Amino acid sequence: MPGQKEVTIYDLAKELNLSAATISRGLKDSPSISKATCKRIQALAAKRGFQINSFARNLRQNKTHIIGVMMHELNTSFMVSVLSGIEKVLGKTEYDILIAHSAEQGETEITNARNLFQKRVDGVIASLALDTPNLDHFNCFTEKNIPVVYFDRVEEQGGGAKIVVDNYNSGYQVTEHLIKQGCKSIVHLTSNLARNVYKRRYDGYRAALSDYNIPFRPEQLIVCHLDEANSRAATTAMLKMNPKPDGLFAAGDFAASICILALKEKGIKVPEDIAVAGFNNDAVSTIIEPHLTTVNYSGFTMGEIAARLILDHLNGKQDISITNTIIMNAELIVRPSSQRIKSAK
Amino acid sequence: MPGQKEVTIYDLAKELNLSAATISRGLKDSPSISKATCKRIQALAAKRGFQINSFARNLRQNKTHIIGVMMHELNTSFMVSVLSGIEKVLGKTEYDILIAHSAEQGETEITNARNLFQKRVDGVIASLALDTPNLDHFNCFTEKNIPVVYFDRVEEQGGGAKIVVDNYNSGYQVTEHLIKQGCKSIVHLTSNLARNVYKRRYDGYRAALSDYNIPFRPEQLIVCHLDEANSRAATTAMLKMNPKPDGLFAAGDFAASICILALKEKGIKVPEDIAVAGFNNDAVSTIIEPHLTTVNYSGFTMGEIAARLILDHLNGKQDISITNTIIMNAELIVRPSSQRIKSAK
DNA sequence: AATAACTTCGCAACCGATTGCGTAAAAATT
DNA sequence: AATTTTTACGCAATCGGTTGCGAAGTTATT
Repeated sequence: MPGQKEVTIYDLAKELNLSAATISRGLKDSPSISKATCKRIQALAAKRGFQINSFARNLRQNKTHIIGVMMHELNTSFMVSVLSGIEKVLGKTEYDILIAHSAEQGETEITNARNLFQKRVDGVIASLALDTPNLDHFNCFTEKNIPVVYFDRVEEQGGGAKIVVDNYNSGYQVTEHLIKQGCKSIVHLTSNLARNVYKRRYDGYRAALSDYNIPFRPEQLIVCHLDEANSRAATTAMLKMNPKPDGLFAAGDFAASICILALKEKGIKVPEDIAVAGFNNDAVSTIIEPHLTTVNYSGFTMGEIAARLILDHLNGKQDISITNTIIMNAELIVRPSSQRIKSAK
Repeated sequence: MPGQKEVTIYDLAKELNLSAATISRGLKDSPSISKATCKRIQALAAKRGFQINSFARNLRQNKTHIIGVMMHELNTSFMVSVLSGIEKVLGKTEYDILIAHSAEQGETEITNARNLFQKRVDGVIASLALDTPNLDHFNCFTEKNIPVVYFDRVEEQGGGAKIVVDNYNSGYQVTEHLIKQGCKSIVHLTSNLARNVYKRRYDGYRAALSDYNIPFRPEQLIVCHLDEANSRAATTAMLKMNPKPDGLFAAGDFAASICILALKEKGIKVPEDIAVAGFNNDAVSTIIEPHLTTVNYSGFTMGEIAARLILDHLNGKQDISITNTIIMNAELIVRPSSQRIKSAK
């Protein structure tokens, strides 16, 4: 009942009167096997439905052909895009993908890292959880020369290759946009500034304020988990400020959306009283009313780049420690939540 | 540079003056090894940081210890919950999880099935894509007695174990709720009725209409992909109906949200003119205004059940072909999008 | 005390592909 | 025609656990 025996290279060898060694080499077009023999071998393999036993191969080669992908979350279209990009590149190779998601828990991320290490993955592509304190749990990989590529959520001063969007520039653009819409007092709602994505957006925000000679007051920076409760609390805090803010730059679309809801409940008009912008171009950004101004960037491309970096390293084409940081462009999408000045058509 | 050699059972054997066979048995508390020896073996293994080489084991045992998980999408919190449930159960076992997502493409699903089969997974947990025509691509598994558990999106007349929510009952409840809010002409916006989830919700809808003596007209059923464009088109179509609909039951929250937006743009009040309900309790359901009445069900539990079914089958505790369908309860969540009658507190 | 019945553990053959080294045959060189 | 080079392939060890079978050593039985 366990199904008929799988066909092995020995079966093929017997049928072709060749040795298993020749079959093994012939299957991968080894130069030491004649073209004609290779063809015969591959033809028979296809005919018999031969499927390599990856365990035997991996055991012998001491490689797993598995790339571990660590994600801080899975339920956003951005993250799924990244995954698709990785799959597109790795799908053409002999590498498999093992997904581990931390659900933003640093603890889980550490456990996941240990798991991937125990599974002896050949490489790692990782996006850090919100509260990951350091990169110690990746040391086991680097010590054994297992390549690690970080994307989106990275540790800037840490080692390893990194792929990020231009958070600084995007933060600057969002803020500049709000300023040009007439905002004079812009609150920035963000999360853990230890994370590069939030830190850089904040830096961009500060730079834009500075460039336009708009003073920044510490209370205008609100740092918290960007969930519903905190976003509502932030909104309440905002409304107590003096002078009253007239702009809000939230580092995530969900938080921005909740703020808009809360503002409207208080009778405050968006964008007339307060112009709002988010980040990420999530699905909610076109559900909330008014639709949300945000920043869009391609997860698919990011995934492709990450996968290619790992592959190039594994194939010896390029040592990953050379490449340090790749910065991708992002795009400001202006929607009604921040549009006070109707642009002349 | 490739890192120090991994410690093997042979290393442990040498150090303890035992044979590799004894180590292998001792590590798994084989009854043929004395308790004392087992303890010594396991202690040393821990001390030396021994990690089993799963390739060697899998090669010998002719098992992969991998469960393939096929998902029709990943970017919803429901799907991620299911994944978490599966991980919780399988995480305690020796089984690994290999995720394959089809992005609702039947073609991709077929490719994924082939891939998982080639990887020789020991079991499959699957949720079908929207346009999967049949279960032929799962035949390779059943023929080799590889267990397959379907969840959420299943093929009802197909074989294999299935776990679903009570779509019929939920559809009934949603519709009944709308009726009790005074709706007399309720449109049902849904997707491919070949999929059980949509078919059963529709059946429930029809049953409720019937039980309350509300006639159904074919035009009240709108079947399409539940994306933005189609949802908008459906809204337009709705507004041309005669008599005018006063209720909308959409089979998904995103579609319901888009419809609400479109209705409001036309100056139609929700819920006063048209009461709206969705399904799934997605994030958008509390962003849209008014917040969306919907149906919530636990993906986590569903994942746990699916994983346990597979495990029980693999451990020989329960043949999966015996268990046929498990139906989980779901919960109607009433929010303002459908509330016309303020319930007396 | 002799025999039976357990316990506890080792031997050695696997699982299926990979690969360094060696060799016979064919082709090229002189 | 003899020798060197090249081509094409086989031998056999190897990766690291697993497991049927058998053999000591212990304990129990009569």
